Amino acid sequence: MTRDDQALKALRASGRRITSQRRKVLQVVEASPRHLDAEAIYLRARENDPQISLATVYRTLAVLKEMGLVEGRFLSRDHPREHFEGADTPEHYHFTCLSCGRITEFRSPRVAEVFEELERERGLSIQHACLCLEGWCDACRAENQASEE
Amino acid sequence: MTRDDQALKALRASGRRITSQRRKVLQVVEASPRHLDAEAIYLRARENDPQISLATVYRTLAVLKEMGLVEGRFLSRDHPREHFEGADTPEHYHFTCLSCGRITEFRSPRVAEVFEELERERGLSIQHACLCLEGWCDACRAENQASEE
DNA sequence: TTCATTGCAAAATTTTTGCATACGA
DNA sequence: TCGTATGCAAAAATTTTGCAATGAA
Repeated sequence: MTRDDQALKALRASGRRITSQRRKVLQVVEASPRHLDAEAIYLRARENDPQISLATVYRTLAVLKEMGLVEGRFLSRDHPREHFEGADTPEHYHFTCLSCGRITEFRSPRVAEVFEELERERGLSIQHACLCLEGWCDACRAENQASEE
Repeated sequence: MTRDDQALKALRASGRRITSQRRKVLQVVEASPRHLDAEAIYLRARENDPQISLATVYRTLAVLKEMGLVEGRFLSRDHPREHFEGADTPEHYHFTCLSCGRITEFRSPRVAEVFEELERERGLSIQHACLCLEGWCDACRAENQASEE
């Protein structure tokens, strides 16, 4: 059973219906490239279904987010639009290169340590974390140095 | 010399002008409560200057952000509006309580360790970090447990 | 058949912009 | 005085909603 199937099953289980539009939005969100915003998802979904409307994409994303099947994130300060990705991937964080715009995902056990610290020392119960970094990636940094010489 | 004075000086140094509106926006951003969005800043600024316009607040925030005097952040997934705070405070991160909405700031040297790891292992040069956590604060968690019994 | 979901268009929200006027330096 | 910055109102950009029609179960 694929991830999509599980998600669709969850939809049914909550009394909702499986429509071709929802299938398509899910497909787009789980495919690469990831981190698309609502409009980009709409454009990609429309490649397969020219009839789908932007309103439906927004409504579908809201439903999927509410059910925890999709995660919305703000990835950098210059892009004030929510980006979406499947919620089935393991916890990870994002780095956006200010030069080439590429998004790098990473994981680090040290982040979990921060959470444990906060739970222990402040009694916080952490449900969701968003660690969004901005800077220059290896390639762009090398390039910038070269052009400065 | 206060923080405001330094900021105003920086404005002048960049060939910009110090206006009463800019003073007020700066004051509001640096005062508490922090983490206001553009409209909240507008409402507070208007208490002292009923003539100030929302457009000016947006334009001022853009200028201050561009100069690095103010930082904009998205603090939680349910509030897709940028929140602002003075850029003069030491690096810190945010936790938003999903129940009472209160924002808690915290610092942790472990976060810097994550950055060092990324710089060392992936060659990333990190310019800005946003760690936004969501969950329940100590008080709300206790309350929820009580009401579930 | 039933009622959740859709597409469309209109509305609501949030942010930006054009332009004449005001005002800082 | 000179040119930046402002206020206003209009526009742009983004997201939500009302409603009749569609289609999943």
